[in-house]
Amino acid sequence: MYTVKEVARITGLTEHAVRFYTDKGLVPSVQRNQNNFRMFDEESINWLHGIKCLKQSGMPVDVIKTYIDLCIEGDSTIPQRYTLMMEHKEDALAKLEEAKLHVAHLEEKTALYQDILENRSPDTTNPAHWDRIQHMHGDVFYSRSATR
Amino acid sequence: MYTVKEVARITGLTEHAVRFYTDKGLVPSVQRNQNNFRMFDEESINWLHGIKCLKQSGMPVDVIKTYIDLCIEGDSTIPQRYTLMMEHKEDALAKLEEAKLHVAHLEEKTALYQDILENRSPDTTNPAHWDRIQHMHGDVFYSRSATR
DNA sequence: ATAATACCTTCGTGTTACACGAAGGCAAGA
DNA sequence: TCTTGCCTTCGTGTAACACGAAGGTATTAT
Repeated sequence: MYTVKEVARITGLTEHAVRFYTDKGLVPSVQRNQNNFRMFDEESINWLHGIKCLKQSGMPVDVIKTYIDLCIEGDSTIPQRYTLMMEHKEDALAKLEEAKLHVAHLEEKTALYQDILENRSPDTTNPAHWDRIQHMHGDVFYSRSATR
Repeated sequence: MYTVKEVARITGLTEHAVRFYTDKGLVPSVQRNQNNFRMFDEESINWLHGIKCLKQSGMPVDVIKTYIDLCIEGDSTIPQRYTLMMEHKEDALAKLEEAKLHVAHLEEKTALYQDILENRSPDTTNPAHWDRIQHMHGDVFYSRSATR
């Protein structure tokens, strides 16, 4: 039997997180002793490892809760778990695309700043640069600051 | 001069977001009329477009606030803005890597579920499958549900 | 004149996943 | 006995709004 501090060390979670997951009902096998202390056995630790693993895939806690409840129900829920996991994968892919867009945006912004700093600001009369200029017009923070 | 509703339509932001940004001080040129209504001019709308653009790069609001304050200070702050943008780009790249990891995790999980559903669960005695099995052992939610 | 409408305002709460500190209980060692 | 070290619950703060409540104001219709 382990205390909060011990499972925190074992699982690599913080004590706060361990209490949080416990109170959310994500750790089915956790119990209390006479002093109302949370007591964890090996099974609890397995669950916590699993929770950590799912968190690493970006799954929100309430979905993890749903997933765990399905696990407890038994093998009959495997198709539902698969569906849930596929849906979550779609979410993750959408976020990945978003992150790519963010980086692409920032590549352009930083490139424009480099041009200014090295006195190589793009030639607005040269059509070869128009797509960068289009971007500038959409980006108030570049054109305003550079022209004022 | 535009009302909240109008700029919301023009910028594509929600009315809530417009009020939120205004109250956070992100829109320097916004003013109030006799009825204490927020009144926006073309310049306000430009700022809001710029805010939207920065949001699309995933920049948090307090950083946008810092950035705008630097813009108002003038061209002398261009190097600081560049630094800020570069730091934000590093954040965005870190998040991109994280998103890739999430997707990779989920590719494996969903693949394992497909194996179960099609009665093709990996052969635990074949060393060729050991890296998948290692992953299974790390994933309580797979091994527990599949073995119980 | 009055009532309906269409705006606007400022609260205040809920969301996610904890972090952090406060105030207090319990058991063991110096 | 007092300190140490563990635990408990409770309450606040974070980010970026969403949403609703309660109320003010201006225009329009009857």
